Amino acid sequence: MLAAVFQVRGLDTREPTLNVLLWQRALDPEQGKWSLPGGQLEDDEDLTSSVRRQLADKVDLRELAHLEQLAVFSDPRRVPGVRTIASTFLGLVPSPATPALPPDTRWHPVNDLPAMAFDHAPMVEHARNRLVAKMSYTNIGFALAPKEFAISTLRDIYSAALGHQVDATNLQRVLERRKVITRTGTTARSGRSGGRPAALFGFTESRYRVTDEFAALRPPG
Amino acid sequence: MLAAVFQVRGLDTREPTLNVLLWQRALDPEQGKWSLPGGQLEDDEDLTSSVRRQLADKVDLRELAHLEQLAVFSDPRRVPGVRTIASTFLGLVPSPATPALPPDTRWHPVNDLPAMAFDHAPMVEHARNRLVAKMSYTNIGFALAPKEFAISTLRDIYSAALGHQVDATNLQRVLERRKVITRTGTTARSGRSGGRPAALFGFTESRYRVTDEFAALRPPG
DNA sequence: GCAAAAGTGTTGATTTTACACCCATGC
DNA sequence: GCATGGGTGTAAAATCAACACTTTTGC
Repeated sequence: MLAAVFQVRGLDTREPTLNVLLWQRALDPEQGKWSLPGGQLEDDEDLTSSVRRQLADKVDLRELAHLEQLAVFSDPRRVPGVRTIASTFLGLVPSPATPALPPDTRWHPVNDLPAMAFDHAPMVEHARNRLVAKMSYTNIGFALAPKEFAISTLRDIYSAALGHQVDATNLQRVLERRKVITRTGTTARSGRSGGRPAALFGFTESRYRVTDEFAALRPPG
Repeated sequence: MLAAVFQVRGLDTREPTLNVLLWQRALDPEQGKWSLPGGQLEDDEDLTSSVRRQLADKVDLRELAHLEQLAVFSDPRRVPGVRTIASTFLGLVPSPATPALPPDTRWHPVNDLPAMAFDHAPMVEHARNRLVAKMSYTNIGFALAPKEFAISTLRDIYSAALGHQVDATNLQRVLERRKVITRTGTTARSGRSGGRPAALFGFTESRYRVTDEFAALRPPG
């Protein structure tokens, strides 16, 4: 089991970026290269519990707001030595959280990955593609965003996750029409350089849900 | 490994139906109940090759036009006895094919399943949901349809797969705009009760492709 | 007042459903 | 001719991107 855990980092900078949690191998094979965190399945747990346990134990990460299965990588020669099958997962950590990490573990921007061990690079790519697709037709963004946020913050999160610019105006309208986000009634204070205070929003639900099921071919009526 | 293999059957009747290929257990546990076909992974094959091999060997099925991974079912108590993990697949067989099947193997309508063994019922459900979702935004229908077909036939296939009525007029327009189907130039003969002969179409590509990537939040430009 | 940031209004394009109407064939 | 099924036209609704304009704040 291996998990690609994503977080949008640098929301307070000019360039918020989608990052993935990686771990540097101390030993051969592939010493020095970067791996996805993971480990072996025990006899008395299912895959999801196992991934949560591994992430808590090995990289001290407990703030996962979303975790889902991706694909199984099963090429007989994907790693040297004994035949190993990897079941991969997508995990998401909300943005304000800054979990403490062990020294060999680090966040890396997904658009600038270091040398990756084995077949872990395509795994990250697969996870990113899944995330991008689901940002469009589900409420999965709840797992990357704070509890309360201004639309401009949400725009930064969506931009980083999707990898392209998103218009704040239209983002707000799309998500409000779909009832994905709700106005909380409170407003943020404006920054030191002025500007109108932003209304704050929250995700309506904090459980994964498909919001826009049919791109076409809807049922009649 | 287990595969939910679907085919639309009964296209020449009033009620074309989506069916799944099941196999009746001869021995305990769960004797007499119906199972998804599958088997064990060998050391020198990956999961996809293994599923194709099992289906060819055990139920003599070679006409799979599409095969993709679904989810891994890993509850430690999902089957009695030694702990077993099931990696599930979605397979699709095009409609005119009528593969010969062993005597303990049969097609069953997905809306009227018999008593299912173990956790195989939710597996079929998961596969069906995946199929329905992908019918909307990909060209996956190619794997259920004949090489050449009239729009009304395609409507029957889509209706059966999706589980609701589909308007032939609009189906044609949506799929033509997306360049999923192409007119072949030939026409069918009209039936014994008359009626205008139908123009025939074929799928433009016979490889899986996403045709409508963004429900919203498209990149700018 | 002025700059900065947030929020609203509006327009046009695209996509999609629903349904009325026309076309080609067998008997 | 007329029933039957195929095909086209069209209008109304929904969705969405783009961008100009207005509002509210700090200094």
